[in-house]
Order: sequence, then structure tokens, then C-alpha cells
Amino acid sequence: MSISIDEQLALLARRSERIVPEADLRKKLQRARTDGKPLRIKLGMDPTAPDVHLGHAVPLKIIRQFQDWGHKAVLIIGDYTARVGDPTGRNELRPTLQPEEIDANAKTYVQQVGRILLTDPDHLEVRYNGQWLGSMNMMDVIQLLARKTVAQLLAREDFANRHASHTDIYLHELMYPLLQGWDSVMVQADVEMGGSDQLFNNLVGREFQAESGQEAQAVIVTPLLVGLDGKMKMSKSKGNYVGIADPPSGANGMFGKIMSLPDELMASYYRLLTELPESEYQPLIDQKPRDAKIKLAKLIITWLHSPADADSAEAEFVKVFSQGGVPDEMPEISVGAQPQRLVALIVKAGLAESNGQATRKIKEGAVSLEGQKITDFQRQLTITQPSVLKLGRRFVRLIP
RNA sequence: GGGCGUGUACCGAAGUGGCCAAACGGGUCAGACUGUAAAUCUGAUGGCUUAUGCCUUCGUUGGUUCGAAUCCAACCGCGCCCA
Repeated sequence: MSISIDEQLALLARRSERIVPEADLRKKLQRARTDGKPLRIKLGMDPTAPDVHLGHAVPLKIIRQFQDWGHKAVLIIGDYTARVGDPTGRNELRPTLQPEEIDANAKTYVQQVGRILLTDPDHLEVRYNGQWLGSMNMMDVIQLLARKTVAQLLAREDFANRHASHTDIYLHELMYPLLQGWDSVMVQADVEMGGSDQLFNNLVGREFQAESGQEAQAVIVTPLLVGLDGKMKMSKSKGNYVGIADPPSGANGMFGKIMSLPDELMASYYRLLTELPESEYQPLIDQKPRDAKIKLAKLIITWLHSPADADSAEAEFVKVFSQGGVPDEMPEISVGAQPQRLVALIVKAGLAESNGQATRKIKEGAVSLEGQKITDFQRQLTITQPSVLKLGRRFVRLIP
């Protein structure tokens, strides 16, 4: 339990891009140790989508380390800020969400986060920022606004770019960093975690705390995890993500998704999402990239599910993709036992959006039923027993 | 409030009366190759029981015309400049 502060900082370094300022963090860690008073580690998450993904998992892993050292995670569910819409990294206005969607997402967040964090009350505190932001009145808001200048806010890179290119910046977007900063004051955070694109917002929190007579939080920002497309930051809206609650295998499973990861990303995934030392993963990546990726997938599944799930996901993957077999589990669609056109079945199965698209895919040789490729797009069929329909990488079991 | 521009499919961007469901690029999907990687090559990329056919779509509405994404009017959105 009592590794040295230096060792702790060294461990944090694996996943942190910047610690601002590192001296503050060291001081806080030291004091917590002598006082026996745990640090409060803040992470804000806006429930803008139902899935928590591996990109979120990077700061969450650091928080877990803090928990293991006896500190307390303060998870802020941004039910209120989600309605404002975080403008970070955006070139345009983010659509605001309906309260119902936000509430639904918020509920699942806590549950999903529990796969990574300790959830007992000594180690985790969950707060909703609507609690304090929702009760501010106009004067409170004005006083908050009065703490920052337009120039200070426009210093943030994405705002600056948008301003320079004459893209609209709505006033409520400018407020977002202020609201997030105010959260830090309200929960008296000692440390705030965030992705590196959150640095500006996190620093606002530091300033607000200092102005409010609190000790300013230290900020740890993590590198952004690049998504499965190999280009953009992992995010729900880009569709390039692996959800931390995704099933181990199957069409939408972790194993398959991780295997489709571009090779260049492996090292960063190993570093940010596993504990394997670089001296072990790097040679493997260099020499046997495929095996390295399988190992990566298994490590991640072991972490978020179980070793047994990792093994069966691998077995299924080998069977389906390396040997051209059929997965054990796939979506089942009831289609009825009457004669019908193949194109209609494909659309019913959700493998194509329109008959035209289904027709094209058949012509391209992408469709097979029970392992038999079908290229006749006018084919009529009667499903009398459960049959496996395949289009590209996707499988659906048709039930009469 | 005034002047000048601009609005095309998922994105960018051509097209300025018929040959336009609309070039090209990106993205995406599929096929070959493979390690569900990358690179490369190929095909597809509005809908319709596939049709030298019909329907919907080029900001919106209305008009001119045998015929409009293309011309006109009004309106809406956006940009630049002036106030």
C-alpha cells in the first residue's frame, strides 16, 4: 500500500500527457499521506451518449490508481452541462439534448463506470452538476461571467479557430468552460482528470478555486485515445469506439473491434489501456503484429469482463474469421415462413437499408445464406428453418 | 438598415435551360489480396419486385417555359463590406 510518492508519480506518467503543475500534485499527495486525508479526484462526464468507451477509460484508469492509493473519486455527471453541450473540438454548434435522454444516459454511466472504478462510498462520490448549476439565478450567472474576459475565452484553440474562420460561436458555448470550472469549486476537487482537450476547462477550475479561497486543483490530462478509424479521437458520434460494456465477442464485440484497429495504434492502446511494460509489448508488436493485437484484445476483455470471456472471444474469432466459420451467437430475426424475396430478407435483417442497396450487395457477391453465396438478386426463398444470412462481416439468423 | 455574394447528395465541390439522380475528390459499404491491420486493385454509393420505366431530391414557396439544379420573384439561412 505504501509505495513512495515518487513511485506514484512515475506510475501516473504512463497515462498522463501533462500534469499541471506537477509540484502541486506532489505536495497534495504528500500532505494526504501525512494527514491521512484522501484527495478528491474529480472527473466530469457529460451524459451525451449512452455508452462509456475506452477513450473515457484512460482517465478512469488513473482514477482507479488513485482509489487504490486510498483517495476518493468524485464523478460529476454533467446532467446540466450536457444540455449546454461541450463545444470542445467542435467546428460547429453541438445540438442540445433533451432532459429525458440525458437522464437515461446518466443512469447507465454510473453502472458502466463501475467496471473500472471502486464503487463503495469511501472511494466514489457521484454528483450531478444540475444540483448546483440548476439553482443559480441570473445574478449568480452574471457574477460567474464577470470572472473571465472574452479574450481569455477566445484564447482556447477551438474557439480561436472558429472565431478566425467566422464560424458561429454562441454565447452559451463560451460559458461551458466556466460551468465546468465552477464544478471544481463546488466539489472542492484536489485533482481534476481530463482528456488533453480539456486542459483549458480544467485550468479555469484552478483559477475559480483560487479566487474562491480554495486550494487550486492539480490537473492531469491524458492523451486522447485515437478511435478505430485510426484518425479521430474515439467518440460515440464518430462511431469509432469500443464501449466498455460492449460484449466480448460477436458482431459488435470488443474482440472484433480491437482486431480491426490499425496496427499503428497498438502501442498507444497497450500503453493507455493495459499495464504491460513497453519492453514486453513493443517487441511483440514489431515481430508479430497479429499476435500482439490478439493479446491486446484479450487483455482488454480480461480487464473489463473476465479471462474466460477473453478466451472464448478469441476462440470464436479464430473460428469465424480465420477459418471462415459461423459465430455461435448472432442477432435473430423472425421473418415468417412465407416465400419472399432475398432482398426483402436482407432489409428485414437490417443488413441493408433499402432493397436497392441489398440488390447491389447481392450482385457484388457479398451475400450468402447458410454458407452458400447467392448472386441472383431476384431469388425468392422460403425460410423453413433457422438459417444464417451473411452480408460482408455481418451475420443474422433468420427464424421462420 | 444598405451593398455585394452564397445555399447542390454523408462531407467538400462541379454543373448556369433539355445529353442531370446530378462530374470529381473524400468518406462509407462490398469484392480480390490479407492478419476483420496497412497498402493496392475492382465495384457500389436517392427510392421503387430491375424498368431504353416511374417517383423523390440541388435552401423554401410561387412563377416563366413544351422542358428548370440551371431563368424570374418573394421568403429563409449564411458570409463579406458599409452603417
